[in-house]
Amino acid sequence: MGGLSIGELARKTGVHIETIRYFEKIGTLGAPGRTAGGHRVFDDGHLRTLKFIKRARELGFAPKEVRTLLDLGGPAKACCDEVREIAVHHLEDVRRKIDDLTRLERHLSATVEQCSGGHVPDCAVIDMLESARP
Amino acid sequence: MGGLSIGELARKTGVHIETIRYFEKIGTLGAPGRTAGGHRVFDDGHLRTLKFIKRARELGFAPKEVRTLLDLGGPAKACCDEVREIAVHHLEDVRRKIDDLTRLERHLSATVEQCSGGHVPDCAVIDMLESARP
DNA sequence: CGTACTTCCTGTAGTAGATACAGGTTCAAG
DNA sequence: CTTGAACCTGTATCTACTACAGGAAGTACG
Repeated sequence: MGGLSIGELARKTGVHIETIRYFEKIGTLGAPGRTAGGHRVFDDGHLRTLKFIKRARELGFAPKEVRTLLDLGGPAKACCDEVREIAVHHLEDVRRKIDDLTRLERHLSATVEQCSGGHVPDCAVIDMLESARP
Repeated sequence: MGGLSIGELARKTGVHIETIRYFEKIGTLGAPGRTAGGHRVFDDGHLRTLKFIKRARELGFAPKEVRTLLDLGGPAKACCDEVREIAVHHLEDVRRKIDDLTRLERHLSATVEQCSGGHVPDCAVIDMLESARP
């Protein structure tokens, strides 16, 4: 049924062809089937895994964490404990990042507003970056 | 007066010695003076610039953006307009990231809580990552 | 002044995580 | 059965660092 060429997989996931081959090479994505002529044939499992990888990366999981998650979620479902540890660790990271970014957002938007006033005292953005940490 | 060795500069900024030399090589940080024997001697300007770079990177500005900011904030102060553009662009990025991370935070904390319940239906974290985007 | 010890020098190589390209093969449509 | 798109492997390039080797410079102490 749904055999996918690498190009189709790339289009469906938004992941570059070269990156898909790279993921295969380093073992992040399992080796697909092949046609008689050697072209890769992916199945729905590959599609799901690749979407998983992409999503996890977008959400800020490090490549190594993604690989671990894939291993843990894989056939040998040792699962929960280790997965939970990674997730908790990542959750702490995420909270820290949200805090930092929220501070930055306030700072940046205030600064940009000043800048747009038009009179340009010097450059609020540069000043902001030069000043000590909040 | 306050001439700094590369080691002192590294200690004061928390930037690795090798990274400082790297920044010099690629032009991000201006070339410092030298002793008769060839050791680098940095001044307060270098210290300020390096702190600026570090802070901007911590705040999520991309290396290229940092270089541009340095150029714009530098001797030729074309400044504001372009700086503002970068800052606004970055602000949009930051807001998007905050949104994404907030969603993730909710999702992740709910998931982890479920997981710690003990009964382990399958693995909530993995399920979460496999599900479609929120 | 000499010796010992730390710090610094250059240059090269390695790392992760992709991304790009060269040169050739396979597939699919007309 | 030809032609053009898509795909193949393998190697090279990229960014942003980090690490190391082998040697020279700086400094503190007696």
